Order: sequence, then C-alpha cells, then structure tokens
Amino acid sequence: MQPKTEGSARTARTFTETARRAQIVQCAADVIAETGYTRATMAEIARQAGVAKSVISYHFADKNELMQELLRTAVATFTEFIEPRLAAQTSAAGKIGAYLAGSADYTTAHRSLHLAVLEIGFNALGPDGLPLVASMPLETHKPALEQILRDGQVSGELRDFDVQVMAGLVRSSVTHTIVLAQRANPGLDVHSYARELTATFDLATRASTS
Amino acid sequence: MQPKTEGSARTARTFTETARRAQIVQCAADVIAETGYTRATMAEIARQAGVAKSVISYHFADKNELMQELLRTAVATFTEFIEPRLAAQTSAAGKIGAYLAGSADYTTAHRSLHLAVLEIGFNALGPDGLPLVASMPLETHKPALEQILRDGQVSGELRDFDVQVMAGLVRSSVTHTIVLAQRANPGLDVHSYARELTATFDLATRASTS
Amino acid sequence: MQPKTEGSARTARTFTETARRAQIVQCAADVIAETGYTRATMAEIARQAGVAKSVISYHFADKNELMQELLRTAVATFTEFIEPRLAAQTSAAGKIGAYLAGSADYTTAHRSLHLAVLEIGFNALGPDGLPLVASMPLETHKPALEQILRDGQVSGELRDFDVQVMAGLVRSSVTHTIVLAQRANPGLDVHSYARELTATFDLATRASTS
Amino acid sequence: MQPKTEGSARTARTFTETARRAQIVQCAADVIAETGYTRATMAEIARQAGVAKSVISYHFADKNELMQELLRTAVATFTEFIEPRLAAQTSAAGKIGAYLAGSADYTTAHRSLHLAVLEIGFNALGPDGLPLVASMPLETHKPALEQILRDGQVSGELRDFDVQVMAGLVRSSVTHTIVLAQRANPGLDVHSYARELTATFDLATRASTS
DNA sequence: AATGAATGAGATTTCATTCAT
DNA sequence: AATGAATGAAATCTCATTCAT
Repeated sequence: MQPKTEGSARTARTFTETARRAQIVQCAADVIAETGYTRATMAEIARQAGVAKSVISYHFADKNELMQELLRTAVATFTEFIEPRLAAQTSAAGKIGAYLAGSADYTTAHRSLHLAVLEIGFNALGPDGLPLVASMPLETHKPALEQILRDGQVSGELRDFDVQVMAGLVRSSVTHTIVLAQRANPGLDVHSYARELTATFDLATRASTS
Repeated sequence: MQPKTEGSARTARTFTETARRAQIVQCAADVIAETGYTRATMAEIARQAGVAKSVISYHFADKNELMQELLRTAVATFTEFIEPRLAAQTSAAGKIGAYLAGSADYTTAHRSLHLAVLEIGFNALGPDGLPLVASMPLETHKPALEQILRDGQVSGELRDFDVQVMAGLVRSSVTHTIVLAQRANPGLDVHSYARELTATFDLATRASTS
Repeated sequence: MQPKTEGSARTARTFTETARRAQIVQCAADVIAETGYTRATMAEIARQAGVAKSVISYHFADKNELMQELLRTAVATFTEFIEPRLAAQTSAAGKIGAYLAGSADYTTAHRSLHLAVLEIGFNALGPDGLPLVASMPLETHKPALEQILRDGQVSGELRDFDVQVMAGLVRSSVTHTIVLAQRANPGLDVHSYARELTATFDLATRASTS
Repeated sequence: MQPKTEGSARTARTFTETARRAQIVQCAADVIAETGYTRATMAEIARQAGVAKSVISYHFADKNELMQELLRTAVATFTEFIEPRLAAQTSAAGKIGAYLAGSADYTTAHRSLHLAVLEIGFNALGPDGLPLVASMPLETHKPALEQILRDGQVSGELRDFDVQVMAGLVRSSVTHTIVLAQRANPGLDVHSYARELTATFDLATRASTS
C-alpha cells in the first residue's frame, strides 16, 4: 500500500519512511544547490541518494511534492535555528543583530538547504501555477521582523521609517546580499559581513539620541 | 552558410540580421519574464516572435548564445540608463539616491529585461559550466558603486564602513528587495520605495555631523 | 513458501487462502468494471481489497493468473445461474427465452463480474499470447446454445437455419447489445429488453406453422 | 512552428502533414488491431511507421489526439462505405440487407481500422473521463438504422417491434457477432454469414403476410 | 500469512537541434 | 533568409514484481 499524496486520509508515517523522506529531501537540496534547479533531475537526486529513481516515486507522489517537502523542511529548520536567538535579545537592535548573525550562520550551517530554497523559489510553480518567489518560505519570517521593528518604534528605540521597506531590506540583505557575495567570493567571512550589516542597520534605524 | 558563434572570424552583421537578433532577444526576455526560465523554451520564444523555431537557430548558435546576448543587451541598456543620472550628481549621497531612483525606474521601464536577467542568473550556465549568479550583469556596476562610496569616504562626506558590504547591500536592495516586494504586491509604488531606501542609506552611510 | 501457479504439484488450498483468493477476485472485478482494464492496476485492486499489493502477489503468481481465476469464476457463476433455468424448459423456444431472460438477469445480478469479463476479453492475453476475445468464457456456453437450436430443428419446432450463426447472434445479443444499450441508457429495463429479443428470435427461428 | 492541438487557431494543414497524419493513423490502427490497445505503444506505432517516436509527437499533441483522429477517420470511412449502398435500396428489408452485407464487407476491407475502433472503444477515455464504448463511432449510424426500421413500419412493410432494440441488435450483430466469429474461425465466409443474418432479420421484422 | 520497501523496465512527453528545400 | 519536418536524448512517472522481515 503505497503512501499517497498529502490528503485527508494520510496514514501515519512509519519510522523508515520518515527517515527515507528526510534523506531524499537532503539529497535533493544538495543536488539543487550544486547544479541548479533545472539540472536537478530525479535521476540525479536518486543517484546522489544511492537509490533507484522509483524509490523517490514511492515516497513522493511527484517531483512537486518533493519540492514542497523540501520547502517545508527549510522553513522548520530555519525557524528552529533563529527563534531562540531572537528570544535571547530584548532590544530591537539586539534582535536585528541576532537575526542577521543567525541568518548568516544558517546560510553556512545549512548551505545547500538555503541555496536550494532560492533556486526553487525562482523555478518551481506554486499551486496557482505562478512562480513561488513571492511566497518563498523564508518570507514566512517577514512578519516577525516587521513586528520587531514596530515594537522598537513604539518603545522609542527606533526612528520612524516604513516598516515593510526596512523589513524587506533586512531580509534580502541576508538571503541575497550574503549569497551573492559568497558566490563571488567563496572565502568570504560571513560573520564579519553580518557585523557590518548590523552596524549599518543600527545607524539606519535607531532614533536620533542627540 | 549560417552565422556562427562569437569567434575570431566574425563576419560583420547585416542590418537585417542585427534587427532580427534584437527582436528575438526582446521576445526571449518577454517570455522568460512572464513564464520563468524553465518554461521559456525555444518553441515558445519563436511563437512569441512569430517566426519558426529554426529561425532562432539560424541567428544564434544555440540557446546559450541567445542568453549571453540577452545579458549583453541588458548590461548595455542599464548602463545607458543609469550613467547620465549618476553624472548629474556631485555628492556621494546624491549619486546613491540617483542610483536607487534610477534603478527603480529601470526595473519598470525595462521590466522584462530586468526580470529575465534575474531568471537567467539563477538558471543558465556560464562558460565554465557553473551557474551565472556571481557574474550577473548588473554586478558589472558594483565597482562603480564602490568607487562612489570610496570617494564619499575620502571627501569626508561618508563615514567609515566596509565599501564592498555597503555596495552589495545597495545593489541588492534594488535588484532583489524591490523585485520581491513588487511580486508580493504588484501595485507597489516603487518610487516611494526608492525614496525610503534613499533615506535609509543616507542615515547608514553619512559621516556623523555632531 | 508461496503457493505457485497452477501446476501438477498443487498443494490443496487452505480455507483462508480460498477465501482470500475469492475476495481478491471480486475486488478485481469491481475495479475493472468501474474503471476499465487498463486502469485496473494491482495497486488499485489491492486498495479496493484493503490489503497490501504484495498480498495479491502472494496468492497469485502474477496478474495474468488473477485474470484467469476471474474468468474461471465467471464461467462457474454463469453456469450455476443459467443451467437450472434452461433445464426448467422443454421447448427450444422456451429454452431460448430462458437463456435471454436469464442472461439479462445475470448481467444485473453479477454486474461487475460480467463487465470485467468483457474488458478482460478485449485486453488480456491468452496462454498463446493472443488476445482472449475468441475464447471468452461465456463462449463456453455457445455449444449448449447450438445444441438447443439443433434439437429444435430436429424436432421440427424450429426452421432450418445455420445453427452457428444463430447461436452467435443470440449470445452476442446479450453480452453486447444489452451491455451497450445499458451504457447508453443506464436506466434501461433489461427485462423488457429481453422480452423484446425473445419475441424477435421466436419469429426468426420458428418453423412456419401455416 | 509546431502544429498545435485542435483549437480555434488551427492553421491549415500542409499536404505533407496531412499525408503523415494519415499514415500514422493507419499504422496505429494496424498495431492496435494486431496487438490490442494496451500493447499499442507510441514506440511500436512509430516503429511500424518507420519514423522516430517524436515524429508522432510532432504531428499529434498526445496519444489521445491520435486516437480521436483514428476514430474520426473510422467514422468517415464507414460512412463513405455504407451510404451509397443504403441509398441504392428502396425497401426496408433491402436496406437492412445492404447494411449487413456492407458492414461485413467493411470489416474485411478495413479490417484493422474496424478492430482498432473496438479496442479503443473498450479502452480509451472520452472527454468526460469515462470509457468511450457507448459513444463509439459506429454508434453514429444507429439513428439512420432506426429511421430505416421506423419507415418500414410506417409503410406497413415491417411489423410492430421496438425500434431501438432491433436497431441495436442489427448493429451489434455486425460489430460483435461477426468479429467474434471471425476471431474464433479466421477462415469464416463473412458474406454467407451476412446472408444468413439477413434472412434472420427478414423473418424477425417483416409484417406477417398471411 | 502478510507487508512495507524497493526496484527495473518501459511508457509518454518535451525540447534543443539539424537538415533539405 | 527562412522554414517545415524530423530527430534523439533525456525527463517524469507508472506499474508489476521481488524480497527481507
């Protein structure tokens, strides 16, 4: 009885199945990160995982379900990674710094997962047939970021700026600025990069204290 | 005898040929921007251009050459677009503002060309077989941006920061932040967005005026 | 040790095994009747039966054996169904009427079994690698039908016609005419249909009584 | 510019294309008739036609379009075949005889086309996702048959019977009775078979002439 | 007796490219 | 300069079957 697509009648997954799915998702991320979405064929992912192509079909209804699962995994992984760091800070500036530093860590700690998400965002189609970019999973945290900024403004710690613009800038400074810089210069020290960004956003956001 | 790839023995192009190449490049950009790189097949580009598939093969050695030409076109177009605006400003802050506003204009004035470049950057392969992202054409202007910032620091107008980090942040704030924001919210007013970014970078970069 | 295909060394079947085989055969018939032979995959049959795919493999050597068993079941079922009705009649016309009415009853009483047989006849391969149509199980009763007609001719009740042609016509008037009519018009009253056919064959076969 | 699926914007077909489509349809019919629908793969059809698989894809959007075209061809062919013969007869009995004899001729003259239609009817799906059987193309002529019978009743030539039942019986006596008989006995003389059926229907339908 | 997991063969379809005209 | 036609390689997905437990 083959495991079927996400549906109302999902039977609970066995231990083995959960493990296999995770393994396949990881291999998919590796292949995508290395070769790009287009060249990340089922055959290549299977080869990387050391299993037959049809094993993937056995565990995932189709390529799209595999990609959805990868995105879900990425969101969960990033959330687990970043939330404790945010919670450990009390000031808005501290939280922004934690977000930047934590994200920089994340892009190296889960390098292929992170890159794969970017690739998928640019290539895979959402349920509506449109590219996913706008609804990319890390987008998930934009509201949290906006809340941090808003709280900072209310408490008087931060100046008055457009919260959405600033949140978008912070977020893309991680997902794209750092990524592009890393590609251009693989030896890049992302932590000093994050510190520099932190200082920049500190100046750009804090209320004038004169 | 079909015109072949860029090579030493390039024969000069006729007027007609130049026009056809330009037309095909434009159609390619439109299709890529609308449907994404993966679904931008030769057949679809030909359909959009109203010519037979083989016409493209006649004018371009292969798909890759078409993409290279599109990128070259994009660089030239952006350069023509932005340079007069930079030249019109004397202060570093003015140039940064002009870069942001001009880029925002560019993303709307040459929408499909801009989006196509992003898609290609994530998907097509460079001559070395690696994805192009790091060598993306707009990257071309990063040195100019760095020079502007450096000049501002020398003149004392700007504070002391890492020029590469800041240049990367400025550039990606346009190419990605605005793009993502537009996708999430198609009605976005990019000009006010650019103004907000300008104010932000002003605070983040200017020397403290005690 | 898995029970293997029909063979000389057949071990007697346990009660449980017999029951399972019957259940699987029934489910196979249901799926085939509903979705057609092509879409009646092992997976679907297993799903319908609420067992794992491999359970079917355990009880049947392969898909072909399952189909053979289904056909055998159909022959047995039809025989049990029709023979008492034929035996209850003495005249040839009575027997033909009983055959038509009984067959009509059968197509509704054992709807999926009947439809499945038609589907298999058009799709599955016989032992010789050829389609089964010609050796379809209901064909089994053509000799009986021919005998009835021949007896009627000998007794003078029926006129002189080609027994094989008429037997074929009678038989296919049930298996195909009624089936097609039912598909075109699901609410069809098969009994009145059978009565109409009976009247028709009566005229077509009885000796002129002038 | 590849020919696209049936659509509003169908461009007129070139001579070559029309010829290729016809050739492919014929080869498809041959393969289906010989091996059955299930085993009639695109690869096999292409092999039979002596062309690459992708040639079929070039001329037909997908397998389904090929089957639809085959059915359309079959309807047109049968119509051309049978209508002059019906028109040549004036009496109802004559028309029925012409229909039976003509159909018998047709099943031999266009053997593979005829068999392919039966196979497709049992296997392919209609636009509604249901099997096609009920709407099989030869079904197209049932109304004509019904009209013939009705006219015969009105003129007093034929007795009073259910026109739909009788029309169904006549039609299936050709498409199924003869087909099954031929499979069981490939050397069958279909013309004498048709004559026997004609005599039978004559008795079954004519008004008693006491 | 039953099953979850895995597999390889094969089917359809897509697509960049080539070639004769 | 342009094109219709053809092609082969490759990608995704399906399915009957096998195997260890």
